[in-house]
Amino acid sequence: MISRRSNRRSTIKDVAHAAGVSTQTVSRVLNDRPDVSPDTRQRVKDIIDELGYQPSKLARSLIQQRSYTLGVIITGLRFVGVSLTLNGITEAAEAAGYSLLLKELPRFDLTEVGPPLRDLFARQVDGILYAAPQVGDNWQRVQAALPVPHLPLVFIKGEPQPGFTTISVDNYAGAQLATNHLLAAGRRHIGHLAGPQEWWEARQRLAGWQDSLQQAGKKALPSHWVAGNWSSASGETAFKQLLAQYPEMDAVFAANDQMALAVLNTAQQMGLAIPRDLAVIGFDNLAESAFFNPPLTTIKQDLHNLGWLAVQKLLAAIEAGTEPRPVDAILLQPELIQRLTVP
Amino acid sequence: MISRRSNRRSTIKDVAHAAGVSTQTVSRVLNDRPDVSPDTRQRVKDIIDELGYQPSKLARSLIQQRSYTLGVIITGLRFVGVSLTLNGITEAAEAAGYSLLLKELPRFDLTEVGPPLRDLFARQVDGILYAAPQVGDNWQRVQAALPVPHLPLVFIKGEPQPGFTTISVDNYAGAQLATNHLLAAGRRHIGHLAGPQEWWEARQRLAGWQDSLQQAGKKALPSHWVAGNWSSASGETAFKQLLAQYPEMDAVFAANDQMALAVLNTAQQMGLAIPRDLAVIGFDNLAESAFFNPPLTTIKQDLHNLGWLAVQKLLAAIEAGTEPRPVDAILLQPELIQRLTVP
DNA sequence: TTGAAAGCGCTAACAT
DNA sequence: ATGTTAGCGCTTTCAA
Repeated sequence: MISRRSNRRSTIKDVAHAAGVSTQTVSRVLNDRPDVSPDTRQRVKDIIDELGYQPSKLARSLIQQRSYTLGVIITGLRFVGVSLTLNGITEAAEAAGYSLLLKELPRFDLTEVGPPLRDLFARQVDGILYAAPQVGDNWQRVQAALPVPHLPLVFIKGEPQPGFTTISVDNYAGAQLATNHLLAAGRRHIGHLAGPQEWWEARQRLAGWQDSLQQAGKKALPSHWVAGNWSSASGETAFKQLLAQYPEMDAVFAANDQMALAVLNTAQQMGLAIPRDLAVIGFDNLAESAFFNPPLTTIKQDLHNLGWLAVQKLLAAIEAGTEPRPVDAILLQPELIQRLTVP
Repeated sequence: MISRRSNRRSTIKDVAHAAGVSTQTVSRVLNDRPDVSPDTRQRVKDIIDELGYQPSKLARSLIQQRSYTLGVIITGLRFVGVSLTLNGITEAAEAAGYSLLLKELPRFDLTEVGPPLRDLFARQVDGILYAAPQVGDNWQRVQAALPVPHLPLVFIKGEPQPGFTTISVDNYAGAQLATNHLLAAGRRHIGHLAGPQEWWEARQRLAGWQDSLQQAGKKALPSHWVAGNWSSASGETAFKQLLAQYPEMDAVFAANDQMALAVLNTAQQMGLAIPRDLAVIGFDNLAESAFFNPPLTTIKQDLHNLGWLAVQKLLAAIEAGTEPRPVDAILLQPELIQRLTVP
């Protein structure tokens, strides 16, 4: 009897030899081609099971010049939002029969995008999802570093780019949703706890807040907003500074839920009642935000769907091959979730 | 002049031809072999730059039977803890020059572990990190489904397995830390909001709570604990039930911070003062827990380090080759973080 | 110091 | 219905 599952992995030759056929015939069985006689097919299949044979996708990728692998470049996995997007990506890729090669950049502001990009290319991924948010000019650098001009690539979370599909949440509209809601609740002094301004998303949210105020005939002075770095810890510091330079403030729009959490905590510690003295609204709608104290009113963005859609778009670009590639600029609409931090 | 960066990716042959040498010589340059004359080397390097040539790692992996790729099987990316571990994994793998092939299982209780495992094997990963926690008999199924008996594999977050390296946080010790702290604070009726009991981790935490109580001469009755599913939403339901069946309860040890957050929220909504009427302690130490209201006392586990260490162990197993493989059962010690939910 | 030949594991194109 | 030949892009082995 043939030793089932030896230490060396078995190859198509082993199977062919054991079945007394050519490797070509084994290949035909593997790929479910019609032109194999029923009993040969069965005999080959039996041998395959017996040997525990798994065809090498490496070899197949090499000859077909198609790896059924997508590269994902991401950063900030320790933040919840990012992993939600990744979750949507894995789900969609899996469903389409693609595997994922994952690269996490060590820092948000990393300008050295060349190495991870080249490594993905060297491993012959069929396409790339650039899910590291647009910070500074990093997206331009990516485009400059592309080893082949028309490698299928989708950018996630940033502004439209000529020649590439981009997909983002409409941060500007979300910020307007938030600000208008505060305005409608009768608040007159609405401050903004912004994200780091090198981030496109953070700048969009700031702009939405500013424009909403201006459209309501109110001023959005530089002293009415302070930037944090998305973390709760930075939110605490920034909020204290904001309150100091804008004492009449009666509402805060925080650029994410983590910073909003810090506002809740810090304000209450200072004796401010929420929402009576200070209304608060966040951005993200984390699963936990409904359990904050009080439950947080926020802007919901569907990050999971963002990742899922990005994969669909990338696959479409891959299928298109050398045809003029479909380019798109998708903007997902966020949604207001009303809870108790706004009266 | 040679067209820099054409649409087709250039190969070693293109370089060889353009440089007027054999592919062998190009290969030697690529691998920094000494036996190439300085000016040949320079000429080849120039051509490589000019063509934007990137050697195919697919082809190299095929011939070397070594892909410098690790497979990662994970689940529950939408929970914070998991992505922290993944963060540690990407960091360590990147530093060691390995790439990561990521598979997320659709459900925790998935019994069908064969397909993802086989796919990783088919892509010739050098080793596998099984980071989907031990639920039911899933780890046994993994071992049974291994296509090759001695594929290097490290299990993350579960109990020691003969023949494999495992690495986990000491959940039992952590639960004792929590319970003893509550006991030391003078609480006499300590309930437990447990995790789902199919999870090894959840059972360990339950056992630690039980044993601590018994060692203190107290009873841990079945009515003194209720299981949730790790989410805040489940925590709310479970806490209400727990309070109903254990009304004299004056302290809760929650199996994770998300459920602890729900306890904070629900209890205060019911008019209970924390920690006066009810002391609360969590497990995880999320970055946000310090900003809960009140700030949460909890047991800190270093999930990032867990992932990082798992990679080191896996690489050691890979390096060992056919030598008797080093097997280890690592248990990381958690730590008590004192904040305000325990007096 | 360089090159020619062989082959990693598979499939495409052509035979028969 | 099956086999033969060639080749994907690279490295190994051997020869010069």
